[in-house]
Formats: sequence, structure tokens, C-alpha cells
Amino acid sequence: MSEERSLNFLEEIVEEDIAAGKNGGKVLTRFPPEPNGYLHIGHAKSICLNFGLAQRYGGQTNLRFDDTNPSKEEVEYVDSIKEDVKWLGFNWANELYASDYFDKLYDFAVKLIKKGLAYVDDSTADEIAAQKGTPTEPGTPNQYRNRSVEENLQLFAEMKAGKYPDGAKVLRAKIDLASPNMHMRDPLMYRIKHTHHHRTGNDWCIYPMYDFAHGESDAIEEITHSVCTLEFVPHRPLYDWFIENLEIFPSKQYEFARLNLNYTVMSKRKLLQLVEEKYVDGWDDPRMPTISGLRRRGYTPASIREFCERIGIAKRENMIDVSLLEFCIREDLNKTAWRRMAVLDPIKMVITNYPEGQVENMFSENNPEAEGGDGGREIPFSRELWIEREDFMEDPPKKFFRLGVGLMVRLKSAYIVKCDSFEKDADGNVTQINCTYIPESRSQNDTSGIHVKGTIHWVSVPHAITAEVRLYDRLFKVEDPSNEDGDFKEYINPDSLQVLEKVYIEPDLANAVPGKGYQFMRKGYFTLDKNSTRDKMVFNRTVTLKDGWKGTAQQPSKG
RNA sequence: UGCCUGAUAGUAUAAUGGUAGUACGACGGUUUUUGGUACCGUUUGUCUAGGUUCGAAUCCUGGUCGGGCAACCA
Repeated sequence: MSEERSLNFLEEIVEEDIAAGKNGGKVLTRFPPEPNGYLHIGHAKSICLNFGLAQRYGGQTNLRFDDTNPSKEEVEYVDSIKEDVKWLGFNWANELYASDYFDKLYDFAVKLIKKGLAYVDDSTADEIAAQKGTPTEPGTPNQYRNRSVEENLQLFAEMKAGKYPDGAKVLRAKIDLASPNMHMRDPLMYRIKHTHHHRTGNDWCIYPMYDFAHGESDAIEEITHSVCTLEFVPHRPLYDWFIENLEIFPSKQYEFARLNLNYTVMSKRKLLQLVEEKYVDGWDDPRMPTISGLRRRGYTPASIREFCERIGIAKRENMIDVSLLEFCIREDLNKTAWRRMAVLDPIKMVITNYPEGQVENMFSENNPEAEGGDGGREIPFSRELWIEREDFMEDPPKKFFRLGVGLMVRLKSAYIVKCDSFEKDADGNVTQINCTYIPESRSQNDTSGIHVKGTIHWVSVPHAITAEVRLYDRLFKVEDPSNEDGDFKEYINPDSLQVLEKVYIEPDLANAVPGKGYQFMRKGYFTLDKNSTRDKMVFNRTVTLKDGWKGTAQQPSKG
């Protein structure tokens, strides 16, 4: 039943640990975001990995906010992160905060001071940087490195008590200033920051650095497998050093390659810039690679989980093609989205032999992929219809299965029509297409014996509802904007958003539900935007349908 | 120039000394009242040079190329 997928390297490690009886076979992972921005698709990879690993081996996962830098962190971000993780379909065992451990962390620091393994340094940031040396030259110790335990204890207590201004002193681990690993050259453990913290308020004016908070938090929670991205590999010796010298629970850090997606940026700093400088409409702009952006775009949690499953877990740098993400959402929506008709770029068709004033209701199933079509609805049909402008050509090429004078198509779920003539305005724009219909060709009751290659969508003119439709394309013109010369914002795609103010949609779409995906037949998948109202409906295009037609040079842009 | 990492079709990811496989893409076909879906087929790969071995993507050595490391960020 369940496909035997080969294990990724982390699953192998976990299985080995379980087999070896490590931690009594327990598996506890954690997802540790810093609440300084919204979660993106890269975080989704980490979330699926951490929660998935625990689920697979009967363990649990903590959600822990790495909130050790109050100047960047906000409650808004905490809330959005919780919402996104939940939306993705994961339940954490405990909601925790590094700031919950500030007291314990302080005690840990005191313990290291007492062991002679930490000292207070009065140097400035520049001095410390200079004294650290370079990758090829060792660092040089300063006079503070030999302070007595008693003096360090007192100074550190005074730092905590608020006696010193920001930057006046730091607490450093006393390790090895000549280490080839820069992270081991007496790394900072605490800095002074008289800043309000979103949870601890003004209780603290010293805050632990990442390296002195993360592994320690893992140990406090007894995390068995602490999974992070590759850039932390050089931190691992330090992670282990603190745990060993503090003699606390031996959590282990493992690293995997972060997700890179082409035609977008993934760093929170850059995403924040796009938001603050108004290149996009907030963190949840449908063009953003954020979870909230993807949600607003119409992506489903299942499609994102599937994507994370398909990209795999390894240790080599990678660049995933967005087309894989698009494949995943199409695959999901194809099975679930109700089919509806919408004419994005309308042109009027008049069926000259259809009685004026007559209306027929045409039945059409909701989803041909589903059992029994998943029900259906009636679509009003009349003498005048809106059809897609691109479904008519004055001079159609040979394999154009749509309309042109003399050509026949089926109107989806209705009749076969033959194009007789068309009309133009003074500027040469086609304004109207005149057709005759075949009365015997009514859908589901076709006795005409006529077979046509093309079927097109339509909306009855007197019954059409007007809506706004937003078409999205990739946010950047180049595959890897961060790697180009100059500022990444120079590579923003100016056509990433196209707003169609007046689109005609079939009447049943008045019942469209937020959060549900609809397939506008032959045009793509769409979902209601959060700002849609009863009076002015707004749909976002999630993704186009795969377009296999190579008949013209002009290909509609994917998005 | 130091240290740490990694390298398998276009993109990802398996093969754990024994037939280089899978997915997406691309290309072609069948079906189709969506030029969608589904189904079938084709295509393309072990960074390089040596070595060990009956046998190497896998082990060893040298090289090449990519990524990371010198924030009071995480």
C-alpha cells in the first residue's frame, strides 16, 4: 500500500539512533523560527521535515520561538507563524520561547564563568572583531581575558542589573582564539541591549546570542534531533562545546540544505524590503513565496506538503524550479477544484439563428475527475454570449481548433456552432462574431453526428456576473535575483501582476467560497481574494493550466 | 591564502562494493465536450586524473568546480 520510499539521510540517522536505543528510542524535534518575519516556502521545508521526522518515528515536535533579539521581533510575527504552521496541518507538542529560558540561560552563563570558561570583555565591537584575527591569522587575547572568576561574576551581575549602557561590555566564552573555526574564537554569549522585549518586557537588558541560546534551549527541552540548515555547520563544534561544558542534555545538531526556488528571493531581509518599500501588497501578496502569500494565491496545504516531499532532503546546494511547485498545486486542484466558466478577455458572439429572448439551462458537472462529477450546476444559455477573444482568429492557422469564419466548435456543455462572419470597428478590432448553432447538437442529447475538435467556454451576456481577476506571474525576471549584479530589486518583473477589471463569470460563481479553488475552464485555477466582496468579486489566479498547444509563437505566460 | 562542506540526466533525488533507478521538465503518441486530466513511449547522467578490487557513483590519493565561515543577527 504505502510506497516504499528510500530514506533520506536524516531518517537514516534517526533509525540508527532508535536501533541503538539512544534516548530510550524517543524522538523530539523542534521548529525554531525567529519571530522577525513571515514564514516562507523554505520554512515549509523545515516544518515538514521536523514534524514529518517526529511523526514517522512516533515522536513529537515543539514550536519554539528563537526570540533572543528583541530589536527585530514582534508579536505580529509570532501570531502569523502559529497560523501558518497550523494551516500547513501540523500540531506542535509545546509552544515555547527561548525567552522562557532567560533565567536558566543566565544560570548557565554563571556556571561557565565559575568554571573559568567565560569572561566579561569591555572591548568595543570593532576591537573584538580586530582581535579575532582572520581565517588565516589567529586572534590575539586582550587584558580582559584573564579576569578572575570573582570579577567576572560581579561584572556579569552588574551587566544584568543594568549598570552599563549598550555595547559597554559583553560576556564571551573562553575557548580558543587561534581556532581555525572562527566561531570558536571566544564567541559572544551575552550582549547588553536596553530594549523592550515582546514577551519579557523590560525585565532584561542583557540578551543571549544565538549560539548561547539555541543548543541550550534544545537541551532544556531534551530535543533529540536538532535539525537546521547548512550555514550552521561551523557552529556545531560550539553547540557541542556549550552542551559538554554545561553538562546538560546532549541534543545533537544535524544540517540539511535549505530550499532555493528560482525566480524569487527567500531571505527574510529581502522579503521585508519588498514589503516595506511597497513593491508588493504586504507579506501575503500572492506573488510572495511566503506561506501566507501562497495561501492567498490559492495554494493548498496538501500541495505545499507534497512539494516538500518531492524536493527531498540532502546536503548539497540546490535550486528548485518553480514549475515543480506549480505541478503540485495543479495536481491537487485538478482533483478537487470545481469547474466554472469565466471569460477573461471577452468578445461578443451572436447566435443568429437562436430565438431572441430564449434561455436554456445547460447542465455541467462540477469536476469530471471526481466520482459522479461531484454534482453539477445549471448554466443559462442565450442568443448572445461572451467568448474569449483568443478563441477567434481572422486568419486561423491550419491546426487552430477554435473559431474562424467557416470553422465549428462546441460551446462547452451546450451546442455546436459555426462561425459565419465577424464585425470590426473603425480601428480594425474585431467587435462581434456571428454564428449559427446546430439545434440537434445539444450537449448530452447530440444527434447531429457532427464531431468537432475544439470546445470553448462561454458566458451568457444577460446572465454574466462581472468580477475583477488578478493574474500573477513570477516576481523576478531572472532565476536567481540575489546572485545578480547590483540590487536584487532591479530584477523585479514589472509585469508580475496584471489586473483584469472586467471579467465575465458564470452566475453560479456568485456562490464562490473563500479558500476554495475553482478551475476557470481552459484558463487556470483561481481563488477568491481576501478583499473580495459581494458587490465586487475579486479572483486571484493560482496557476495556469498546463498549456500543451504549440500552434502559435505566442505562449501565454505561466503563473 | 586557512578551515568546514558538497559534487549522479535540464532540475531535484535514489542506488550504502554487484543491472545507474524515480519524479518533474522536454519530445512523440492514444483517449478526451477543457489544446486540461489520464495512459503509453522516447530522450538525456555518475566533475576530473590516477589507484585498490573479479567488480567502484560508492573506498583511497591528487586536482577542478560550487556553497559556507572573520554580525554585540538568527
